[in-house]
Amino acid sequence: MSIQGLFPIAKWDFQTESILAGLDAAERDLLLANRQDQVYRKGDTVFREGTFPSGIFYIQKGKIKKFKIDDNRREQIIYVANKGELIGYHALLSQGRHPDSAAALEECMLSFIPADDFLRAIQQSPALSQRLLKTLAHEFAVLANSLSLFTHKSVRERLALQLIVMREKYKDRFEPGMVVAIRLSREDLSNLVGTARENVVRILAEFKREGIISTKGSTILVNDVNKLIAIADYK
Amino acid sequence: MSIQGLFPIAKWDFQTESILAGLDAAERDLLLANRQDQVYRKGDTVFREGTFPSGIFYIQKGKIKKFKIDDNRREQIIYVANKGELIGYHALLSQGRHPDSAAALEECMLSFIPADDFLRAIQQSPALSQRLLKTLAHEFAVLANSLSLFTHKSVRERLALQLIVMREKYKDRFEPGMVVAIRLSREDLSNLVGTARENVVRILAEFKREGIISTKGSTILVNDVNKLIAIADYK
DNA sequence: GGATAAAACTGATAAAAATCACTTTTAAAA
DNA sequence: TTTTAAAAGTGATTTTTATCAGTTTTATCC
Repeated sequence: MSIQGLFPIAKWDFQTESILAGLDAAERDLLLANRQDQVYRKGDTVFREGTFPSGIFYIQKGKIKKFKIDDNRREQIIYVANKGELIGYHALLSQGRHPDSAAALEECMLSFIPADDFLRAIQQSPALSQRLLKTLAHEFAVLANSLSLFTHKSVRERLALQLIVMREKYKDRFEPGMVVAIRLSREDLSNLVGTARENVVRILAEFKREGIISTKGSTILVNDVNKLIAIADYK
Repeated sequence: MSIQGLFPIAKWDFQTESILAGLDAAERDLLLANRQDQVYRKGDTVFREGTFPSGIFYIQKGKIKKFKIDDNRREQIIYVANKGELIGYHALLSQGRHPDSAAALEECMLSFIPADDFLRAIQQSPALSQRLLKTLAHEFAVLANSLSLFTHKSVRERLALQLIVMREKYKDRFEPGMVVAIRLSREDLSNLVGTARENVVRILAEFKREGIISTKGSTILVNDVNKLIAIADYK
């Protein structure tokens, strides 16, 4: 999905489509037959990079960050998954370990789907494997895009861009021109932008002075998306 | 495949497996029935980001760079594909446009496979879609890893790392301790590392002084991979 | 083999980002 | 409600990277 439908190309295309949405009732039932619902509190780990998977997770409620931690214990957030998305399937598909870690950004409800059920569903449902192929190809486009952004955009531009993306993820109703509240720690935000926390704080202060955002406690309120778009899109 | 089998984890895992290698003869024939062989000279474009695909390409000979160009015409190389790999399938799978461009790094021989043949082969061969799912999941791991490297490693570290990766791609025989010749312009190398050409040149000069590499014309000869590994892996 | 255009290389300088050393504010617990 | 630990915020400084303005070397075409 493009942000506000204004930008048709991949640059602004950060949303992964829901895999389950494209399946019929029978296929969904096959996949979800033995699911186990689990509550995760803010900060709880879902799975850890380098471990072998025992199944996948369907996000019933909440937001999950997918991230990698380097040798100096610095975290890079790869993607923020939202309600309706599946996570943890890459490891099962590649027959290896989890390539990233996952943790709850807020209180979440996840359905655990055992590995056997998932793999059986792929075998028996061509629709599911088609859907997965489409999703994975799209994920490639999104990540390739991120890579290009990281090397060619400044921290200020990347922060503006991530605020636009997070605004989409944190709005649950659809009202044009609405002020969206982004509840994300400065630490998480800087790990998403790929810079030090201090830089994020400083640039947020600039955005505040420029009337683009305001804050209420540590929550960020986006007042003027168009200015963020202008900053992120600067050539 | 891990570099030299020494590093089992994703950090050193940059090689995409061959998709065709896992298929049986009948499945290969199905896919390659209407292929058209084409020669590409160094620098020739194979496909361009944002265009709709008419098929995919199998690399019979040579190396192809996959890259994105930003608004300021700066290029970021996402991946270097080698002999035996398929390229251009992401757009067909996601039913959209090419997420990146592709061009020949050296004289190449490519087999063009029409879209219909590829899509029909996926429909008819569960082995092919399994294989594709595995490859795409692995590509995700590789790209997620690159993203983390770009944000947390210095230019010097990234250059050392890419020289290790390119050394693997440019060696066609297997002799332990062999000096491998990397024929890659400084421009392409800097677009791979994600920095300015001048920085690459300067750091290459350092590596030369330290006896890690030598040059013959613009070709880079890697004399001491272990020192490169030590630099790239520095914590 | 010499002309010449392109690529490689070098040094100086400017700009951006990271790091350090704090103070202030916020939110959770007692 | 008060305490207090964690998170947010600020300023100064250092380090890294980008940019500019060239010279030298390499490779290709007559």
